[in-house]
Amino acid sequence: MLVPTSQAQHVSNSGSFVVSGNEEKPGKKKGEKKIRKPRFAFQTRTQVDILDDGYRWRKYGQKAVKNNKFPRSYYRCTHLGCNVKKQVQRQSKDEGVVITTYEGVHNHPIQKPMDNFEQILSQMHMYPPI
DNA sequence: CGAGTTTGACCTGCGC
DNA sequence: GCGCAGGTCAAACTCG
Repeated sequence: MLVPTSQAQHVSNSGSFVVSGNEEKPGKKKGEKKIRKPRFAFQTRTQVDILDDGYRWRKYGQKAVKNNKFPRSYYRCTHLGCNVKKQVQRQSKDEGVVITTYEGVHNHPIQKPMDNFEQILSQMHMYPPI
């Protein structure tokens, strides 16, 4: 999906998207002067956890999390040079609610025409505490 | 044939 | 110093 700048704010029930500073890999070099990776999460109401937002994702891991019965899936953008990461976690309380956390920004256009993407975008709203 | 998914093992950081 | 937890990688397999 695109950067939640214009479109995300267009959502009516959207709260305020949170951009948390995120360091690179721990153990790597010290924090450089570069801008930290923007990290934002939003909650989506869907039955399927596979939210195709237009980008191509490659799953690279799956780990169980505490506080949640369901495992969390780790995805990564397959585009060359695009190091965007994404995590999908399901709510243990509500199976129909999934929390998707994006990390980084895409530097390439969407490879897929927005079918019902707007529909999904309308349903998604930012998730402050993360 | 290629891309993507799967699962287990491995690595690092942190707490005690 | 050791153990635990979270996160990531990599080989093999499956599907289109």
